[in-house]
Amino acid sequence: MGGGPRFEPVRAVRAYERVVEQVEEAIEGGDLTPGQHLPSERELMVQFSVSRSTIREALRVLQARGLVRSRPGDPNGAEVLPFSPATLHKSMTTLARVAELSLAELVQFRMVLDSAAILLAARLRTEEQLREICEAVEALRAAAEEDPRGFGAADVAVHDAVARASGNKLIQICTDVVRSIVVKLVAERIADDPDRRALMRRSIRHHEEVLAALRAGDGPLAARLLRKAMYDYYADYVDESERSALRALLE
Amino acid sequence: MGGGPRFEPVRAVRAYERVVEQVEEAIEGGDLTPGQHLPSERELMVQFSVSRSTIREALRVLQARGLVRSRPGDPNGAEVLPFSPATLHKSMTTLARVAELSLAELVQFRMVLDSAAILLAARLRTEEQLREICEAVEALRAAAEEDPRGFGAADVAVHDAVARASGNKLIQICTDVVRSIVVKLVAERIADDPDRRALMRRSIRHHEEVLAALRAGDGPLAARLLRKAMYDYYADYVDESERSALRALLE
DNA sequence: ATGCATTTGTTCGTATGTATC
DNA sequence: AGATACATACGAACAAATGCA
Repeated sequence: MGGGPRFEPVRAVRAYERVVEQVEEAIEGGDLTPGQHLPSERELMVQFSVSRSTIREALRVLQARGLVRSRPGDPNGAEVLPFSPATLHKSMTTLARVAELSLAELVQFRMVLDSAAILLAARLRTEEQLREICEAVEALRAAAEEDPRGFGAADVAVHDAVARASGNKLIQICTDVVRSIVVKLVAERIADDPDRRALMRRSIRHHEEVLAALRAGDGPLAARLLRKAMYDYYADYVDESERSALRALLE
Repeated sequence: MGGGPRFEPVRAVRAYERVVEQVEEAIEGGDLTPGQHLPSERELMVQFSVSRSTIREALRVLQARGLVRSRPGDPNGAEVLPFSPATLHKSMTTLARVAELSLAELVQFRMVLDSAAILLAARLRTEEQLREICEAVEALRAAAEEDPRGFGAADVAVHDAVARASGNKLIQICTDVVRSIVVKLVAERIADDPDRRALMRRSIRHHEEVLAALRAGDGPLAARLLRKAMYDYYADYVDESERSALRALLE
């Protein structure tokens, strides 16, 4: 074994990828901030000394990753976008389809993340955040009586307020992404439920119980109640064989 | 307000996007399964009646989403890939950078997901899975004594075995993604630690305690021990101001 | 409000290196 | 080893869209 230089295997890297890498580094490194614009495609092909097709392929990839957006005719060039969980949402949605995630797995994930959020909220919330949550629950109650169509949106608002109060952006984003996937999956079935008003009433009661525990500062209780509420809400739509996995979180 | 037709706002949709959509539907709908190949670019430009560049931009987007891969000269055309969490990993990594996720938030997320995984594993594991976990812990112990460089990989193997035993693919994937991000963030700092062997010994002890609780079927205890262990492992690398958020999970 | 110059979206043609039969 | 078909990359061109004077 000679002590010569250790060569690493090289992979052929496409021209457009090197363009993507450089732009990506500039954005993640803060040299390009949201709202700023990249040079025009023709300018970029000079700077990178590649053809326009290569530049365009690179821009498509950057766009698919949610980092930039280009509009036809814009003399300013592609715009650097502020972060949005859109690509995370997209990849998790395809994950749900392609990896064949069951509804049970998604609901279970929600039970884990949302109960963690409320546990943290119970312990770390500010007064301001508590007020926001209370108002959201109040709006939920109003929606149930006056505007049943807005019930879903009001419910989202409650959970989002709780997630924000958890103080963890990653939890907030992931709860949001998974919730929207779950909601989409069961939307029709819930809309078809003949006893929708009863479902809403029970949901309101559950929210109020959880809120009471949250105000009392009893995080574990709030988390347990939330998991139970979520189980009751979704159990009917989950295959019997998978319900036991959900019940494993109810202790 | 006339009751006329409700028009929806239209957005100009690019040609390459329509190509992407159709291919995406074919894959998610199961018409194209992993291992199969798309027609060649020249064939695709006939089928979609668009130019070569448009096809190529569409393929770049599909590649960025991890759905296909194309190699130069491949007579079979682009290959449809089996699902991999690579794109989820990518988007979460950029999320961590661009959304400025702190190490504390990432570690907190791990504490939530990994403790949920072990709670579920304690209740739903099969004998086979328990054996795999035990073997992984055994390998960890061996690595600590014989091959310290392999300690990290052995640790990953333990956590992955637990995540698999949870029975939830989404939990498994997300723990994997977030773990690799966290590990990358603290890798240098841990490698520089003068007392690495002591860290490993403590880690081993923690793993054994958690494993004991797991064998005893005490999920909540195992979860609590795991959170504590993870806190002890990472607390030093987290800003003092954010440690309280982590402690909120220790009850 | 109207052109005008510039940019993107898209097309077509061509050259080159590569993988498979 | 050669032929064939392929992906990669380049360059020129036109239409539609945009921003600005």
